[in-house]
Amino acid sequence: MTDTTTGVRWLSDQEQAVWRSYLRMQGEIGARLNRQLQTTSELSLADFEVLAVLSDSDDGRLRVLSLARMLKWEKSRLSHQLSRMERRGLVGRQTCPSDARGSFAVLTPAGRDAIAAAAPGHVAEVRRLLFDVLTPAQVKALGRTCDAVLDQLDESSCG
Amino acid sequence: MTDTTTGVRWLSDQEQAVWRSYLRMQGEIGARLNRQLQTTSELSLADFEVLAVLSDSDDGRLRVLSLARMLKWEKSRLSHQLSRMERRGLVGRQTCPSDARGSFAVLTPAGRDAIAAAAPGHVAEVRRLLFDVLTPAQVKALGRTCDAVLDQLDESSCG
DNA sequence: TAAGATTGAATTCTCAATCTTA
DNA sequence: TAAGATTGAGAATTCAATCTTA
Repeated sequence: MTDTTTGVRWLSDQEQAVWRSYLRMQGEIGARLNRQLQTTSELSLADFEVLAVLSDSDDGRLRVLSLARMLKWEKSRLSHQLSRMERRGLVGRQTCPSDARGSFAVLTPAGRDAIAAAAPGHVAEVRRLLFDVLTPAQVKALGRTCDAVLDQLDESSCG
Repeated sequence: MTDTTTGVRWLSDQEQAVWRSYLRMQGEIGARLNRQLQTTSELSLADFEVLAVLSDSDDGRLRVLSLARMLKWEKSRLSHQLSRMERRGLVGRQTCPSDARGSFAVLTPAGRDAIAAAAPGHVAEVRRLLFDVLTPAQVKALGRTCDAVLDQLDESSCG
């Protein structure tokens, strides 16, 4: 397990198999959800994620930075994404009155319509690909696994 | 759970939470592994995955199509990726003697060196982000979860 | 000087079209 | 006509640089 000359703890066969399965699964789920969304609506998975978080906020409005943190996206990625979505009329931008450096991303009526229209098909696909395949216990375990990984990530970045 | 007017089986709160955690985890793991690789070697995660699969094959050589299937990548993505890697001297291409339509992707000595040099740091990062955070039972469960999802994916496409 | 955010250039990924051989 | 693979155009993502206000 540990290479005595290099000091590297290589992955066991089982870990390697799990890692490869994870990489494939992860790539395929993303690709399928993107395709499903793009063929049945005008949204990408990235569009959908942004709209979903905004929809969940009280007034469909969120500071760009907190949106970025919720999505765990780099700020430049989000900024480009918002520009593209703004061009398509899905979101708007507002300057922040209390801090003129900041800005809000705002859901437009068209953005609300778009996610409402896309949501049923998207949810069905998420179910089909993931939740319908797993037992409740597996779902619970997956959630705990993801949260454990995310906690570790937070520690190692924000301290 | 089921919306009686639309017939959509929405996600439960728990499922929704799991799904969001999964999306964040998945995005962050990919981003971190990419950054780690690119700062300590000249490879991206995509480069690494291609080199890893080729390294595992008997003679460092694989038909492009089977490589695509193992990675679960679209063939055009792989083709572009191989072109870029070929330009950098990491892989070569050979025409297939038995079927002139096909071609092989071949690991070059430079490709072998590159993955050998990058592997220890990459493995350490995979461990740090994922395996060291999880119990053996969680790792096992994650593997079964990924495999269950992948089986379903195979059925719904090739089946 | 740092924080919040945007921009531009370079890279990567996807879709559709194409090319060659079976 | 289909299978294996490549190509080009357009869209998305990243990194570094920039801009504005705190």
